[in-house]
Amino acid sequence: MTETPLFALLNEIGIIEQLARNRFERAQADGLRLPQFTVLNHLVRLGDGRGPAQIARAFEVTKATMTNTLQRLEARGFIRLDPDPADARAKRVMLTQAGRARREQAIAAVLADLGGIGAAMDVASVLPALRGLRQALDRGREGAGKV
Amino acid sequence: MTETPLFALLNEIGIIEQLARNRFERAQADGLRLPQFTVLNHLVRLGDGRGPAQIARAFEVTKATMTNTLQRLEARGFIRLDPDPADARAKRVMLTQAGRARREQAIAAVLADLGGIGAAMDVASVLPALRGLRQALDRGREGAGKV
DNA sequence: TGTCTATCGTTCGATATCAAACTAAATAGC
DNA sequence: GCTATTTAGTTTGATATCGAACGATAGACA
Repeated sequence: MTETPLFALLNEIGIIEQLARNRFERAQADGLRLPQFTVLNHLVRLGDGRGPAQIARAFEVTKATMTNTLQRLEARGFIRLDPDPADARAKRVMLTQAGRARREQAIAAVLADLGGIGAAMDVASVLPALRGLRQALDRGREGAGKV
Repeated sequence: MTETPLFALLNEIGIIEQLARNRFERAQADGLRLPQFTVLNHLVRLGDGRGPAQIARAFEVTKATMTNTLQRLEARGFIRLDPDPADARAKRVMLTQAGRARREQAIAAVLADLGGIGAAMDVASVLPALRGLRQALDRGREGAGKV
């Protein structure tokens, strides 16, 4: 019964995710990927100084995935990974000036590409339902809370 | 302006996609991945005998991606890749009995995991808006129609 | 104090995806 | 018919993601 309304919805969501990701990444000149941008954006909005594990939890991604993304951001000069003076296991993810500037540039590029789309649809009417769906998927997630 | 309603929506969609994919794949015993399942499902619903390029177009994925997925499905014995007698460049993707059975099993597994979620939300109220969003993203897509 | 457990971050191997480049075959245009 | 373009499928190299296993450190608790 993959014609179930829920499956139709999840199918639509999968395609939208794929299209939106491709549009974003094609709009970036230097190959900055969506995950790299989302981490930069996170650091600007919530502040830097947190550790990879905490950021991984925020994105519901494994620590291994975050290690990978952070290493690429560091190689590009967009973040630094400082040792945490209070915990010898931990690191502190610090945004650089270049990282902050690159995030601004990425936003400008994606707005130039997608800016007109939001106006055409009533986003506010679907967002609550999707938040409910996210929470339902999150509940009962095996290993929830563990990363 | 990443707090824009559209970006909030796309962010939510990205997280839902990730959660749903993980739930699906964890529910499968033998490591069958979501893309492999979606191709099996496509073959059951629309019939086999089409070529990789056409299937790639249906999923808005590159031919290279489809080559990869089809090779894995063939290695698992779930499809055959027959030559197309009418076109020496082309192949015909044929579903095997094992593939058909595996698709049924995958659906049973995912329904056992996610079956209760659909009932709790009003899917019909959000689906039209998302279809509109998908079409908006699809329009003006660079290289639209080319794969 | 000493041990057991939890957490932090990394590495490894697998799968998915894309773009780009390639070969082979079909089609269009002249 | 011949050539130029398009289409079918593959290969390669890059990034993202997961699970599993790992070493190192922190915290719990006896």
